[in-house]
Amino acid sequence: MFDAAPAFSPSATRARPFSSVPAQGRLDALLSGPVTSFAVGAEIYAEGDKAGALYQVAFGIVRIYRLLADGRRQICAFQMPGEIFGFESDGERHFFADAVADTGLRTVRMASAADLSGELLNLALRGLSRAHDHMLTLSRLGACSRVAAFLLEMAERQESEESGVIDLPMSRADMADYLGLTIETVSRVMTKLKDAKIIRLPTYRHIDVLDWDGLREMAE
Amino acid sequence: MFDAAPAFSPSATRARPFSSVPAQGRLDALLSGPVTSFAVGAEIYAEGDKAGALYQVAFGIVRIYRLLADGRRQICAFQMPGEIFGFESDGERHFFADAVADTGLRTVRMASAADLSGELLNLALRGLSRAHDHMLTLSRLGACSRVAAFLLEMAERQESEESGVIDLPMSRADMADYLGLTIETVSRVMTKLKDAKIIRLPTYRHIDVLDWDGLREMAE
DNA sequence: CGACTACTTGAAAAGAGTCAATTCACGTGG
DNA sequence: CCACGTGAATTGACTCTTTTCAAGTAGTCG
Repeated sequence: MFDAAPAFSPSATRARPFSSVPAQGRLDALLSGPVTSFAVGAEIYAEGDKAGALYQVAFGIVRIYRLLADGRRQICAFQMPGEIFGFESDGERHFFADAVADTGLRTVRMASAADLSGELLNLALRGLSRAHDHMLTLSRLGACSRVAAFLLEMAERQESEESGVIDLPMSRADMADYLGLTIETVSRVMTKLKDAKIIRLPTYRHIDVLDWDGLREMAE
Repeated sequence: MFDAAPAFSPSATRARPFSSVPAQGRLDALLSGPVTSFAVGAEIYAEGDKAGALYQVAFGIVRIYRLLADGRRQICAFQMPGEIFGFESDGERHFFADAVADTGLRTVRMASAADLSGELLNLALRGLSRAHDHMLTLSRLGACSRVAAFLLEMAERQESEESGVIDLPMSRADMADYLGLTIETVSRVMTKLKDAKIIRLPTYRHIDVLDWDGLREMAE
């Protein structure tokens, strides 16, 4: 039931893959249903909603976030194709979820999930592990490291190492709210990476990585 | 793990597990065994260890943390009496755990936990929820708010509102590593709270709260 | 009492945030 | 096909917070 993960040395801490969720036996069977579409910006659920379902991303990308009273936003996670989200510890949503790009989702009703606690536990523990990684990033890394780590994370999730191209499906504002920075700071770091010849920016949303080692160094 | 910071926790009670079994029912039964003692600073487990057991704090306090290559430390959680910790997604420890004060722990071997995924899922989801709260604190709050929120969290876990006294079982360094600050900054905020007549500091480890509302305001 | 460690305080420096002004990319309509 | 308008991204100047480095003070334990 427990699957293997890469060895966990302190230095490898933030290099951990954000790999898509592995095959989950019975869960997968329940997730083979129809795909519901969401347009850019469409809300999937909101804080306070009754939690009725789990979702698996078929295509597109979803942001999971919370809001502070004054409007500040913390994006807890981006969900990419194959990944499952929507667990709650009680029957209520504690987050907002909406589509960053045009997105398709498969659904499992909670009722069907009653006897899947083994599979769900595994998913929850992985989520916990990621949350802790992200906590480390937010609390202990400078702006450059955060952005570089984010780019590496996206690269890994897209298997970009070969092509050298990273696709950014989200805006600078989304990046900033995920990394706990302002859009200006994110932008400045991007420019800095560009000036250092570590990346090129053919468009705002496409990155050519020229120097992976340089990027990795930056992420410390 | 610990209770969510009040500032970010709209719903106080999160008692609804996916499973129909009352939370921790069978777990409690398994946790009634003998108590193992750990002296101040004693290691409970280390990153890379084989994950063999869950623990429940009988008395004392435990810190769960990770280290970066350069020695920077992030304390993910303080575990207080009654709380259960030690889940891993893959059979290996990804954190360090050691005793902040003299501590007693009860143990459940993983083998006995095989059929407890319902209870464990609930615990894991609570942990996830707290991790997200902490993420928000780390990424979006200033130094004063972080310290104030921490004091309120400790107060809540100790039910200090009546007595007005908060006991800090950990050093400034532990607080700093939990809050993503330096010990100097933590110290300065404590002094500031003292000067603002919000708290008194009879000793380094004991706080008299003079103005709860002031403290709550401080926490943003 | 003395030595050790934890904590506090101060001054200077670094880092990120804020506010404001451009610049850029892209879709719309002429 | 090009001009224009809109929203996103970048850039610049300045401010504010937190860190860093360097003393100094206060509890604690032998």
